[in-house]
Amino acid sequence: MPELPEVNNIINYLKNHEHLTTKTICKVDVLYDYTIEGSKDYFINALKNKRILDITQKGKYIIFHLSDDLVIVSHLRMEGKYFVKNEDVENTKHDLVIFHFTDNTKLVYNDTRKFGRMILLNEKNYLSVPPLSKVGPEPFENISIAYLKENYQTKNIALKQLLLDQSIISGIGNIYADEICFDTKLNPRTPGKFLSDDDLLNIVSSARKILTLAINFGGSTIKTYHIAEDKEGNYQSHLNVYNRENQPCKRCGYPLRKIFLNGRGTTFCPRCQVDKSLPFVLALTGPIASGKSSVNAYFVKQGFISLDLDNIVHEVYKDKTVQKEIKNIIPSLKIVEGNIDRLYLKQYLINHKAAKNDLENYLYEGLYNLVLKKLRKIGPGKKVVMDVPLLFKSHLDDFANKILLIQINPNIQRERLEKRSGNSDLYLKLNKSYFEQEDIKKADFVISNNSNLEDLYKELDNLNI
DNA sequence: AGTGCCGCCTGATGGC
DNA sequence: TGCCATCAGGCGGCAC
Repeated sequence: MPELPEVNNIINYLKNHEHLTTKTICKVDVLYDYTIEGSKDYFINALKNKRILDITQKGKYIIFHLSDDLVIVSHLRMEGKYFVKNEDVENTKHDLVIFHFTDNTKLVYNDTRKFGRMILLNEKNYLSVPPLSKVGPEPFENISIAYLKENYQTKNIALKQLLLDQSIISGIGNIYADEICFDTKLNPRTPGKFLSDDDLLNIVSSARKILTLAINFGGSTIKTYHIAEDKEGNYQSHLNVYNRENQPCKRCGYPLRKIFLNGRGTTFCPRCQVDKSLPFVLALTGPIASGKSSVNAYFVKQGFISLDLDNIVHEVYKDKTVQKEIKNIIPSLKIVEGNIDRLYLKQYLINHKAAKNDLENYLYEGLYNLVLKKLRKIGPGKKVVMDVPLLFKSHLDDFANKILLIQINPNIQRERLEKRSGNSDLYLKLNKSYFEQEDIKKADFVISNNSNLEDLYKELDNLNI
């Protein structure tokens, strides 16, 4: 839907190209009642013979200023559009409100999803009554650091959600919120209270910069937004993150991630957008018997806190809601003394591929949230090392500041497994998909652990992490 | 009070 | 091919 830059372009077009501010309304047709807030009859009758004097903007709202102190406050929501047409052009399917003018033209409000709303108010008080009374300053207005601190640093909710809150700063929607987070190198999940004063000032200057650029490029046309019927915006090709899931970050090359924050799709770079509520995280990954636990021990000696993923996985399985969900998928599963029969589960999943996929995704999600919770509890300023076999599949690389990948010669791996368990074939089969070749380039450091512990530690000394 | 989730609508897209 | 689920530039209201 239109955000501030798109609304700005629409208003410009209606004023300067369609010359709407020279026109007088003679009749209004309301074809979908819910579009009009308040009395539909009042809306229709009061607008007769009113002249459009000016069109202005507040955040994402369009304000038509009319003669006799009337104003129409209009919000396009997701799909609203205004077109000016000649009277002889027939209405189309989603034309909801038609303003007929005395010069044989009409302003058509078209809205496929019917979310848009408009209300007729008075020039004298329209800013002090809803909906505009609840709308905060645009990024371009004077915003004091005290105002930002009060509205961001006292909140435990995600930066992304704060940026979308129109009562704090208006005009920023889902596209530009993601772009601002990228530009300021802040993870959209960061709770407001972890943002520094500098972060807050950066957010405002970044918002000004990005929205100005977007205005100058005519806004972003992703699907349906058009300045006019045959005129698209051009900023979409300049977007750094929005609509670029899995594509390489333009700053560091790491594949961009898409998650959902409060029900809104959110795309960001997990490596160069820092979550300030979290400690520095070094993630270790590599195949079975590659020596991850030795490397883990090395970093614990260096003062890192070790996050034991095995334990956390057990915790996920012990969670009552998780168990309930698993039991929904597999009713025959037994839960003994609060513990899931994981051997039965494993065997069941070998024969039920679809269930395996669903369950894995569900468990990864649980693991992801629990790890986030644990890292938040440790908090910023600390250093954490975590050994994650399925780092990329579980998306736990979202939390990693640095990734250390350990490689091993397959023959030596087999030897070590034989010594450990006496059955290397089974383990190799079970752990086949720990990571893909293409994941190697996601790592910051790659080491080979084909020799002894002394050589391994020497190699780690040289990394200077 | 602060937060999370659902409903409002239609159409495009992708998986089976 | 169709059928079904999911997703989309937003926001208000409701329940805890």
